[in-house]
Amino acid sequence: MPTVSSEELAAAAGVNSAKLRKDFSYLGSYGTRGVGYDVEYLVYQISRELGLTQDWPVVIVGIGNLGAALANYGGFASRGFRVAALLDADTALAGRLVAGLPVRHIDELETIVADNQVSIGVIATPAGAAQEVTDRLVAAGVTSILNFAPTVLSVPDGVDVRKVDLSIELQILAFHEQRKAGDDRPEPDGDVPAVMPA
Amino acid sequence: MPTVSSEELAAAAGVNSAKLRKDFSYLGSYGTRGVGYDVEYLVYQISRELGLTQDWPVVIVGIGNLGAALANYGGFASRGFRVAALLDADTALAGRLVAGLPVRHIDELETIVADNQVSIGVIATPAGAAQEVTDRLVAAGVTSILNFAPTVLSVPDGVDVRKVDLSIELQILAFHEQRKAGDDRPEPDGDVPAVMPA
DNA sequence: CCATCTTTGTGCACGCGTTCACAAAGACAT
DNA sequence: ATGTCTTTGTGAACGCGTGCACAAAGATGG
Repeated sequence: MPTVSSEELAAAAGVNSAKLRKDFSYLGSYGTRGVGYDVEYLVYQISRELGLTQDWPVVIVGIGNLGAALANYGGFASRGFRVAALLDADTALAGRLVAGLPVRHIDELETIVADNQVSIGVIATPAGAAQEVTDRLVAAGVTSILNFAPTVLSVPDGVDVRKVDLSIELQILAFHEQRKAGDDRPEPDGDVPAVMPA
Repeated sequence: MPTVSSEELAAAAGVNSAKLRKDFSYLGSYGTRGVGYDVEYLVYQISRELGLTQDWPVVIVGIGNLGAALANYGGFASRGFRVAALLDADTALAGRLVAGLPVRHIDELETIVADNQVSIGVIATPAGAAQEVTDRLVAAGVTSILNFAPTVLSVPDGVDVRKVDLSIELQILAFHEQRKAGDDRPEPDGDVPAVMPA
């Protein structure tokens, strides 16, 4: 039975082993004293806790470059996500295959969400269309939305929205880059604050 | 002179006004007691501190769907990022226009990085090509890398890497979704831990 | 010029999460 | 069995960030 100790895992992850053990303890007592954690069992328990063992049907709305990239993204299937449908307002796209799936018209949204019990929607439309799509998704029964469009969406209580801004990470890199350069020459007028993104 | 108080800003951002004032104070004393913060001046100071006022030339490597989506992403230009070049290993793509820029061959990487003093590279290649591209970028002088490929990159000290996993946000939504559903029926065997992603 | 009012900037206290440190548990050898 | 050794699980201490509360600063009006 292959096992790992909290010490090994902590070293690999670069965190404190006590914290790791305490975190695991919230999921239950899955370790064996003097031995460590059974790898296979631990993986299963964490997967289950994170919802990776469930099947999550999702719809992707807006099949431009980003939508197509998401549809092709390999990481989805392995984490329990199943693309139930690709939707776009452009009728010219309808029927075209993207990542092996036919693009369907946005008007099929309601039917598809209902038939597949979709609770998660991904928005990869232009900013202008995002709110309308959101409203339709919510009305159709979707309760979680991942928004790639550069707009703040308003949703009723009980609906979760997460906004992904592809440039934020770039901005964090630029911030650090500025710091690297700035270590040589002093700042133009004064203060170098102690704050910084993680 | 249009001004804004820490109280107003805090309410809009949904945070504590004291924390906001303390955060601002790290950048210097830009407020006026009894009045608030001069909006224009505050915006400028924060922009400068974040590096938004600088020009950041970047190269995007791997012009598939994701690379193309990034090249078209509007949020870049407004934050000081300038796409110096689009690179791909596929010679068939060479010369094709994406977001108004011609795709150039990966072998031009070294020249382009040197000529434009590029310090930030974006990797949107398949996982298999990511490490090699990274090595070439680093050798050419790039010191910050934004990695969209599903691989962990190894880089020498002094080089920053940020990895973007497009499915992580989806996973967080699924986690909360699971919780919503789980509030009704009890968990299969026991413990509902108190931990959760933000 | 003084009084009053508003809002900043910050010392201080509180609370929460991280880390330390160790008792308890189990494996394994003798 | 008994002892030794390893590693977990967790109570307690510590440290850091958040929020409170107020003095200082400046605006504004009489």
